[in-house]
Amino acid sequence: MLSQYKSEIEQYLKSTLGAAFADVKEWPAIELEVPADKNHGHFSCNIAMRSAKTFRKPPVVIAEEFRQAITDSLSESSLQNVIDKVEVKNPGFINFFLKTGSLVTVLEQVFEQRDRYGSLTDGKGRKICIEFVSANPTGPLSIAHARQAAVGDALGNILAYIGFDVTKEYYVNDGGNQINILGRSIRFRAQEILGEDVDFPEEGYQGDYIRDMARLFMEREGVDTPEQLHKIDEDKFKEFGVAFLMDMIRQDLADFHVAFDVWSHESVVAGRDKIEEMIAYLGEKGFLYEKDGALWFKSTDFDDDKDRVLEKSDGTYTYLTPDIVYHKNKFDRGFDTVVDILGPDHHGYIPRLKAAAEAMGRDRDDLNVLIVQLATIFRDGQAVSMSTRRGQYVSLREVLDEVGSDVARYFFLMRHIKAHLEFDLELAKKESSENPVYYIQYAYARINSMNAKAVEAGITAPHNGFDRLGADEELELIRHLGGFSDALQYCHQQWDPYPLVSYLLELATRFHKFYDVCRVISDDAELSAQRLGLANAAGIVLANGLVLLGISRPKSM
RNA sequence: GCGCCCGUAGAUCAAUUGGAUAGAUCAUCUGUCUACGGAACAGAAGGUUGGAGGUUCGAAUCCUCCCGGGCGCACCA
Repeated sequence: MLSQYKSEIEQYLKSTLGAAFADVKEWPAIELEVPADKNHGHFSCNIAMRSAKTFRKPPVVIAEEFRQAITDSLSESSLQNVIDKVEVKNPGFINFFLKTGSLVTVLEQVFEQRDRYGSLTDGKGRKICIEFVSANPTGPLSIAHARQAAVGDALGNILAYIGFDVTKEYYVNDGGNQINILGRSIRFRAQEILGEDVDFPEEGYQGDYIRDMARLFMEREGVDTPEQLHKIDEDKFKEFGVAFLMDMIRQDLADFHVAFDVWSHESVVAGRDKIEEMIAYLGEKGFLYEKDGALWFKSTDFDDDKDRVLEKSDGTYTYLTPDIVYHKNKFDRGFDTVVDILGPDHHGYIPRLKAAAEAMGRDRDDLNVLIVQLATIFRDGQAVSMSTRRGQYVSLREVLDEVGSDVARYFFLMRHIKAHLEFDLELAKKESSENPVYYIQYAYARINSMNAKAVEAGITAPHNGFDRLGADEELELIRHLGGFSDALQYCHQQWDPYPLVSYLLELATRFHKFYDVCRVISDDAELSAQRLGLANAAGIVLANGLVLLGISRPKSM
């Protein structure tokens, strides 16, 4: 990892500049950044610009003085074998160039660590619960869920890779009013099928799947007449509906390669007894009061806009109530951080959840709610509007059937989670050959076929001593390989898997450029072997990244 | 009305969180294979970063005010 050199140089700068300019009492943060442009070196420092005020001189002049001090004492430092040169560029950047010999140690690390290359211990084993999808079992998963699924799964993988103890969790909302409506919807459709004249309820779920479910339900229950149907208990419809739809959801997620560690059910973790327990607890703490026959939570004590009703005047609970219990359940299970991934229509919900977290004695940052913006599906150039109630939407299943899991996952991850996503189904299908996911996978497949060729030619890639590499395309590729864990750290910092997607696309680009310019298998046996080694290192990093994103690694395409 | 998110090339999006000449892809135009996989590579063209002020060595990024879009503001879930 190049970040190793980065911190070494930062340390060196602090001590060297501190000694050379001893009269300066307070230094701004001395930090290096990785410049985008290779002409600006491997690391860049802006300390001269930030010191302009203290020194009362133009930044370039200061930078030059700093450069002098840095190079003067370099011979006494172990870094003299690492740093090739130090340059000053307008408006006052100090740029560091590494020796090629130091740069290629990245490749040695890749071969040492293999499928753990890039992994970190930053997380220190802290426990994170990341809850996502958690769609109500009232219909098939939509593409909004699909995007949340791709994000949650990939982010969970990344966090685990950098040292967190991650639990991926799905919360099954198998209680509440929407389940009553589901049961009623099935019953009404069954009545219709049996020829009864009924008015399908306005709030009922109108998707065609309800009709199919009604048919299946009657088949299983042996119902042929309206009389038989009327004898069936209301709860039977609900139980059947939830079980059927949860099976469907599990299957869709499995086919999307999204795996959950824990499935929590509202009926289990937030039953009446647990709710009463929680209400008693909040009551003792003085966070509750009664008004207009309802029981209120003083969420305004914790930064919410208004207080929230927990128990309605009719004695039933609001949606929030079991949710608070569920979050208490998560904290009680020992998670340091609880992450919820929600859609943008729920962002108004965040303050009351945070308030609840604080009320139960946690820090409000222990709960981290990520809002994943919606994806709009375009079909035939037209946006498809979405409404579960009207049964009008594109489902994850349809997308999977049309473009497959790899393309779907990539598309859902190809933007920042806070950016609205346009997903053109026709484009994803029709122009799949120009899809970026193929571009990345193609790089991987190329490396594989190259290895097959190398075996024929009797070339074996070394795992160290890459002294023949030096072309621009080679060095740029190596430099990028050295930044893999930086991309992962950035994902954590942003709570978004997107930076990894971006990293992999860039990696594929650099590999293709390298491949185009540097012929790997040639008459020069030594150079061939070393270039093959570089290609293999790129292959390992590509594979590591693709695994984290849940995208397959085809050996041929 | 209040709150959150967004506004960047013709289109879809980047920009290492305040850095160097604002970059990719698609579409348009032009090149590169007796070749390890052409699903590739190189190049041209395309911009007042919605607008106006401000902060500083330096702003697409931060602050204020406008303009335009999305979402949310229940004893619904």
